[in-house]
Amino acid sequence: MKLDNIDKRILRILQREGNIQNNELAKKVGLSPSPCLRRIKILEDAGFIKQYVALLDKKTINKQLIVYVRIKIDIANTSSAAIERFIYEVKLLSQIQECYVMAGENDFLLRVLCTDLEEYRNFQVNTLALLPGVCNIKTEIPLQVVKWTTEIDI
Amino acid sequence: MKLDNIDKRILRILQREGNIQNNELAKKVGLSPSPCLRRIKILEDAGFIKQYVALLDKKTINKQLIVYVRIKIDIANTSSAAIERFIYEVKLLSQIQECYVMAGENDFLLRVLCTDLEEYRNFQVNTLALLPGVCNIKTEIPLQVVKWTTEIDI
DNA sequence: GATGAAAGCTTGTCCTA
DNA sequence: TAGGACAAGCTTTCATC
Repeated sequence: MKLDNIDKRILRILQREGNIQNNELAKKVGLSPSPCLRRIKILEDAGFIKQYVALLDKKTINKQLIVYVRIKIDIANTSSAAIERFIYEVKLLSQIQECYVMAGENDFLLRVLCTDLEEYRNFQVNTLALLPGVCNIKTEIPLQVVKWTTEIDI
Repeated sequence: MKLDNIDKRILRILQREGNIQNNELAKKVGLSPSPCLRRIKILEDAGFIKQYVALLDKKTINKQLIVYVRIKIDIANTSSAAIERFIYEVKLLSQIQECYVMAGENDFLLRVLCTDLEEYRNFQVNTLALLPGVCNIKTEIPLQVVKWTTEIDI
């Protein structure tokens, strides 16, 4: 499916203002409400728009600490079932926002959100370290968030 | 400000369904529409809710390649003005979704989104490498996204 | 926190280019 | 094939209890 310029403008606006009213969006892209809504539905059905979410403020919620965690798996001694279980657990843990299988090495990269270092330390010792197959954990901590956006350039 | 259980349920739902109707949300948390809407406004005004966004599908948009880029800055030969300019440019570049100042080393961590490796290669050579102060670029590429969410545990 | 009413939005149908 | 007009049915939203 090919996106025309109006579709692209709709997607750009919705990426910034997911709760904009159809009325107002229509005005912004120069359509009347009906065809605008029709386009939105098509974009949703075609899978371009995956989800609408509210983004919360980490500071206000008091989950300020981002930790990037690199977990090495002991491949030699870990069954694929254990890795499946690792993945299953990761998906359940609410502190873990992101998890990637990295190229090149036998490891996972996690983005973890915590209140403070003490909370993270507990999480690492009592939870992460106990996941199946884990043989090494390295952490990296951002001091400052220069940029953060969910927007994708269309 | 202290959140009660209803506030927390509202925030949890909005993090998954940012476009839910107030009517329906009110039903889910066991309130009538007016006090529910009042709470949402309070949560927005108090800064708990930062933004509503539509999340697009990377694959459908054809920006499938995530690259984590570690950029080392030549601190000895880079003025603070140059670093300011680096940060300014990073904010403008739409391929860069995230940028952090990392603890411990003189470097930045970037999350970059591209169509494919060729596009990334061009971006690195023609854009990233030319930013002020850059003296070293290392890339890491996720093979698989195991988990990705914007949700914060409340 | 609930109710009820006014204003405004959404959304479907049908018509036009 | 795509946009516009219109109208019915909802939602939102606010004052009042």
